[in-house]
Amino acid sequence: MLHKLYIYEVKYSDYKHVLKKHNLRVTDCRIDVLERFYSKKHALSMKVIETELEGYDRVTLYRTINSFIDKGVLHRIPDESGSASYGICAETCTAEKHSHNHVHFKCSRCGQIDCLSSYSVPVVDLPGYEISDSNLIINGVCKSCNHAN
Amino acid sequence: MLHKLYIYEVKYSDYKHVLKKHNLRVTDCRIDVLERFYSKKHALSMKVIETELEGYDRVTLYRTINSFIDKGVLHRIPDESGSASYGICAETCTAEKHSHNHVHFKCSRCGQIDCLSSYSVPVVDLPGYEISDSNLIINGVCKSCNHAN
DNA sequence: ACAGTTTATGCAACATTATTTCAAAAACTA
DNA sequence: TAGTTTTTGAAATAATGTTGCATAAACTGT
Repeated sequence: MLHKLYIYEVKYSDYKHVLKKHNLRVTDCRIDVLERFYSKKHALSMKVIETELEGYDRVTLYRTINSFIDKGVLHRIPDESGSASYGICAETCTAEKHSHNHVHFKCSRCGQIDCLSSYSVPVVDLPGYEISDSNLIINGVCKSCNHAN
Repeated sequence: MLHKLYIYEVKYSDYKHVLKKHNLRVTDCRIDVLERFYSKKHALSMKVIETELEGYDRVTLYRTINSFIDKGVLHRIPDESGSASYGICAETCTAEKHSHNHVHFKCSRCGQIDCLSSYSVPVVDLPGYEISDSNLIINGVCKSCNHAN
C-alpha cells in the first residue's frame, strides 16, 4: 500500500486521533477503513468496503464496522435492498448514544446514499407513542445524476 | 387447514379479488399469505411469515412476497436489523408505481413494526434533488407496550 | 525500550438469508 | 376439457453475517 504514503503523511494522525477519541486501538485496517469513509462524502455499503479493501479478511472488515458502530464512529443506514450502508457519525456520537437526525438520500440512478447533514428529520407528533429516534430515507435522483442528464 | 374454512367463507373471495386486481393467479399460498397480512394490522417479517406458514416451502414464500411487492400488494419496510419486514400497500399501489407516504413505527420493546397510515411523511425540500418517495421509520415504544408498563 | 497484558486479526467453520434451475403440479384460457 | 402459462417444491448455489481459536499486533507501566 505504498501509494497511500502521501495521503497518510497528511491524514494519518487525524485518523489516529479519531480512533483514540472513541477508545479504539489504532490498527492498519481501521485506518484504511476510516480513510475510505473520510475520502468519499457518501455512505458505503459492506459490499463496496469489501471490494475496495480486498487486502483484509472479510471477517475483520465486519468486525471493524461493528466496532465503529458500537463506539459511535459510524451509523448504519437501513435500506430496502437488504444490505445496509454505513455513514460517518457526527462529532457528537459516542458509544453511549448515537444521535443522527439528518436525512439520507438514496439515488435510484447511481445507487449512492448521501448523508444530508444539513437537513434534519422533521418531528412527527405521535400521541401515545414514546419516540427515541427517527430515520428518514428519501429516494429519487441525486444532484449529480440530475445534472448529468 | 380445515380450521380456516370459516374464515375463508367470509374472506376468501375478497383475497381472491385482491389477487386478480393485481394480475396475480389465485393460489393457496398467496391466499394464506394475504390472510396473514390482513388479519394482523402490523408489518410482518420474513421470519414470522416462514414460522406461521410452515406448510409452504421457504422458496415459495420468498417468491410470493416478491411477486406481491412487484405487483403492488406489499411494500418492503427497511430496518436496521437486517431482515426486512413487509406491509400491506395502500389501495393506490400498482405494479407500475408504489406510493407510500405513511410513517412506520418500530417498537424497541415488542419489536413490532406498525404502518401508521394516518400519519404521512413530512415533505422535505431538497433543491437540486428529484424526490420520488420517502420513508420515515420512527423508533421507540409503541402504544400498547407503553400502556402495559 | 521491554515484558506483560489486552485486543485485533486471519482462518476455518458455521449460521442465516435469498436466489436459481428444473420437473411436476396447479391455475388459467378459450 | 385440452392446451398453454404460471406456480410450486426440492436441491443446489449464492450472498451475507457470526463464532471460536491460535497467532500477531497494539497498548500499559516501568
